[in-house]
Parts: sequence; structure tokens; C-alpha cells
Amino acid sequence: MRIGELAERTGTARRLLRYYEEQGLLVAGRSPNGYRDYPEGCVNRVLQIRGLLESGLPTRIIRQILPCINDPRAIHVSDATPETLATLEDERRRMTDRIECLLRSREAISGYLEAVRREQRPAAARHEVTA
Amino acid sequence: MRIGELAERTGTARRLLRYYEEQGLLVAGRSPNGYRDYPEGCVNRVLQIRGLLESGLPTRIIRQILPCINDPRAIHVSDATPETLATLEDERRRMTDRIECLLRSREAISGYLEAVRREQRPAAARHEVTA
DNA sequence: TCAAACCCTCACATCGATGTGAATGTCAAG
DNA sequence: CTTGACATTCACATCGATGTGAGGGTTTGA
Repeated sequence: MRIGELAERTGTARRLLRYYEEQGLLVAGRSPNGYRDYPEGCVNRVLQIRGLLESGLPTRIIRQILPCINDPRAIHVSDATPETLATLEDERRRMTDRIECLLRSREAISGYLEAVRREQRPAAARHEVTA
Repeated sequence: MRIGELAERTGTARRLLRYYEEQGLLVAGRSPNGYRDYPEGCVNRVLQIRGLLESGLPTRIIRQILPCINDPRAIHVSDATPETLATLEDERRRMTDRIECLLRSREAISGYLEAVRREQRPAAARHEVTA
């Protein structure tokens, strides 16, 4: 598919798709006319990229992580320098930190929302709200 | 405590502590000489802030969710405009998305690391469980 | 044939988080 | 009294992700 369709299907600006490619997160073939040509799998790949970016990972790290995710078959010790492995372990730990932080905060928000709603319930006719 | 100690104890640049204050994420008292004076609780608060920033939340959002976290007692419907509640719900959903994305990616990394290690110890782990 | 809707590259702009340094004030210890 | 370590404010710089637009080629359909 061409860049426009991929953009639409992933809710991602064309500009960014080209940027991700430039950053080595995405590979696109080329049609004879020079247009980028994406395989179907790119949709999920882009969604992955965006999810990780939204979660605070920089492209440099995503570049290292994506091969583990998208090519579950292409695992060879050869591509894994001990340095890369260390980075992956490190990044896994950081992901765990993020997850825990987000879980805690989400619980707190839920608690707050519940509390507010409990307070809004009891007096059912109390809607003299002056915004 | 003064800014230097807080910086050291949280591993955060002084510059950033001032920035967080400017962004309304942190409140500091002032000593007679004009130095910032932080209460003990700021340590955890700063760690929260940094965790959320690392997880991709902008200060604007952190400013809205911090009160839910740090003042579990100061809950009053009065401060909760329906607009704020909507934002909170929205942000909670986004946090869930992030959590899921991070969980998936972390699992993928773990799977990769395991696979690599199985390959590095061919003799020992011949019939291990394939995660 | 022409216009609209795609695509390309390139480059500069913006925005939020962070770095850095200048110019200055405060305070404890030699 | 001075020096060194801390603090202050202010302002400009950097960096990564993203926006935007210029200048131009390609495809499609009226």
C-alpha cells in the first residue's frame, strides 16, 4: 500500500512515516515511480512504534526492540552482541518501572473518580452547579 | 530541605526541579533568604513526576493527575469540573493503552532474551519449555 | 488537456523537556 | 575578609518528535 493509506489506517501523519523510516524503524519498498510501497504488516508495526513512542521510548531504543517483536523467527545469536543484550535487559527494566508507575497512577485516578462519583450521587437533586 | 538535597535524593537536575515548580507540579516554600524549602514528601512527589514524564505524559496532564495521587484526602466535588473528570477518564484510558503496549513489548523482549540464551547454551537446554 | 489528488525531497519552524552559563546573593569555614 | 559551595533569576542552546510548506513529479478522471 502507499503512504496515504498507511497514514490513514494508522492515524499517523505521512511526515512521521517517512521520519520513522529515516530512523530505521520502518522499511518501505519502492514502486517503479518512486512511491513508497508498504506491506500489510506495516500497519501493526506502525501501531507498535507509536505505542512505544507514546510510552516514552526514543526511536533509538525502539529500533533495538522492534526486531525482537516483529521477527520472532529471525532470532540468531549472531545479531546479538552482548552489548545489545545488556541494552535490552536494561530497557526491559525501565519498561517495568514505567508499567508500575502507570499502574499506580491509574489506580489513583480510578480511586479519585470513584470517590467523586460517590459524592455526586447521594443528593440526587443537587445539580445547582455554577460552572 | 533545599534544592540541592532534593536533587541528589531524586537524581534530578536542579534546573528541572525549578522547571517542575514553574509548571505547577511542585510547590516549594521559601526560607527567609529566598532559598526554596521543600517538605519531605517532595521526594516521592518528584519521583512520581519523573516516572510519569518517562512514561510519556506531558506536564500539563501530570498537573491534573497529581492531585488525585498526592492528596487522597483532599477530594471534593467542588474542584472537579465535569471537564476535568472527562480529561481524567480519557487519560486513564491512554494509560491503559500504554500499559498494554509496554506489557506486550516487555514480553517480546523476554521471549527474545530467553531464545538467545537457549541458543547460547545448546548442550544444557535441549528440551526446555518453549515460552 | 486539465485539475485534483496523490506522491517525492528538502528545509525550516515549533514545542516540550532539558542543558548550560552568566550575573548575583548567602552562608559556613579557614 | 575571603573563598567555596550553595542558592537565586534569566536567557539562550540543544535535542527529539512533529508541523508545515515550497517546488516538483505521477496518476486518475472529467
